[in-house]
Amino acid sequence: MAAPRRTGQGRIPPHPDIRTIGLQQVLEALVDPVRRRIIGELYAAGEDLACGTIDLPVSKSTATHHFHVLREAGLIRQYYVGTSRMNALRLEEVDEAFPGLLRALVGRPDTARDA
Amino acid sequence: MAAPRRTGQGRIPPHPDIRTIGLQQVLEALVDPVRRRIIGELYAAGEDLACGTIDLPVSKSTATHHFHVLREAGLIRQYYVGTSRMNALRLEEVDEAFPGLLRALVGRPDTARDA
DNA sequence: GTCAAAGTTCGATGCGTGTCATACTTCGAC
DNA sequence: GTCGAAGTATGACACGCATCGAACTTTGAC
Repeated sequence: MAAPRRTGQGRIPPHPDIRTIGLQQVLEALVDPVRRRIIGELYAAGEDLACGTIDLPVSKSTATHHFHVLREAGLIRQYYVGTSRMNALRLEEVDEAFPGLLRALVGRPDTARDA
Repeated sequence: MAAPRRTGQGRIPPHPDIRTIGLQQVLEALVDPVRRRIIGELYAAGEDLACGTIDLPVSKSTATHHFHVLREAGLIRQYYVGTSRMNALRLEEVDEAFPGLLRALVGRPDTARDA
């Protein structure tokens, strides 16, 4: 049988149930500074952002990789608008599964001395 | 000139000022499950523990490596009692520099479903 | 239709780091 | 003194992962 067409909204990738995600996986996702920057920008923006509107110091293919890791870790939700892939922070869900984690990591100075 | 003797309490390694430690370094220390287990046991025990009293699924030399990483990240303080190296969680200091971080990571089920 | 924009997929590569075994050091007990 | 206990230091190794370029796909604009 032919492979599924995967066109239109069929391109939307699957999203895991956060309750099945382990702390280990979430931490591995958040330890990378590029990915933490993505989460930080989504958190600060307070709205969904297209991949291209978040400027990252890596190539496009690497950026795709990072968004993939964040989605697999249950931290973001992705959907298409035209050719743009939008990213939504799964804030409430993550906060329920791992209370206090995002707040402890996002929107802070890197060191206490920077405060 | 001769190398310093490094005997007695001179064996005590230097400890960094937590205010100079970056979130990146702390996260890299805490992303390893063995190291998170060490922190978790120290947190649960509520008292200083010798390296040997924390049973870890790795060799002694690997354990030494992990304690070293935790110390360099400002998360534990180490001192000698006889031949035993004691480990103290730098709880208040870490909590002041990175509020909520330890509580979000320690003493929790791995997934929300385990709760 | 054509074309460009926005991402994705696929390999390949290089560096980091967690792991171990071995040899060594320091201390306490005897 | 000798011996064992508790860690440390060093060197080697293997695996993972972040990175990139190039080719490809899908969509919207014209």
